[in-house]
Amino acid sequence: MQLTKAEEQVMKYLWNLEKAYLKNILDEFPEPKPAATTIATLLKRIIDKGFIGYKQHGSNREYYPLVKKTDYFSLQMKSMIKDYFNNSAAQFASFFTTESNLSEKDLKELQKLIVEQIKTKNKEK
Amino acid sequence: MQLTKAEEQVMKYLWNLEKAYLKNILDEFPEPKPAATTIATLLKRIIDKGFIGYKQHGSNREYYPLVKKTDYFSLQMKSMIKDYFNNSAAQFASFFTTESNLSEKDLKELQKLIVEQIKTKNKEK
DNA sequence: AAATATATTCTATATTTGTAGAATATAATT
DNA sequence: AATTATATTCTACAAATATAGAATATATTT
Repeated sequence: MQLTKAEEQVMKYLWNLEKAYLKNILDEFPEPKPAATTIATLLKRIIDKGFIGYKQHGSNREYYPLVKKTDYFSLQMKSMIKDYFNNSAAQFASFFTTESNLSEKDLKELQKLIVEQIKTKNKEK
Repeated sequence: MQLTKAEEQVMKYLWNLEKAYLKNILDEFPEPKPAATTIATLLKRIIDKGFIGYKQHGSNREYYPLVKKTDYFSLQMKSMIKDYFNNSAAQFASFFTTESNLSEKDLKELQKLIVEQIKTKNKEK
């Protein structure tokens, strides 16, 4: 199941904090902060969706992500690549390199990474 | 302004069709198809948001996208890169190459594109 | 001309999402 | 022990979104 925008925002703060009590998450919000009960509601909904777990400490809970940020992001990417590039990662990559306005430095960095990736792939054989 | 999920689906069909009457879009939907009035409502909303234009033909309209698919996609990407990679396209690129499970063929293709991109950048100087 | 297919607008309802008050409970502080 | 800070759940409502019926209109086919 998908997270809504408001839920996603809470998730983002939690990913940064790694673990947090309600208060810690509330503190992350800029002014005007939402009501604490709003965050509580969102946390409950996210837990129901299986994205967050917690450890009970007295009456409070210490929340932590059950889904890694990169995994969540990866899913979103896959869904976008499916929708816009007909499931072809290569087609997406082409778009990305030509349209993303990466600097020459970025491009060279990326190139290096790719060379390493290819090497790794070859070792696997 | 952003499109909602339902609006986005209509947009996707229209991007594929390039231009279409309401009927053509309705035909794209798998069973069980939504009511024609549902599509009509969505089209009207998308027009209000400025993503679709049309040519009047008698009482009907021939719709066409005002925003290119790649432009829309590009915006979404930028927003995701901002959210998940702190606005660093390079950081994203790194993630992409290591986590996206591109095949060796894809990687080599991508590498070629990058080399060309770097060449282009150098010519600009 | 009547019937049919297509489309549009207006209006309306159900569902989902965003938000938070009230009531309640526990832990920490004074 | 009383107060305060923190948290949780239940409940509720407003806004946004998804969906489509009714009324209406035009174009096409019979």
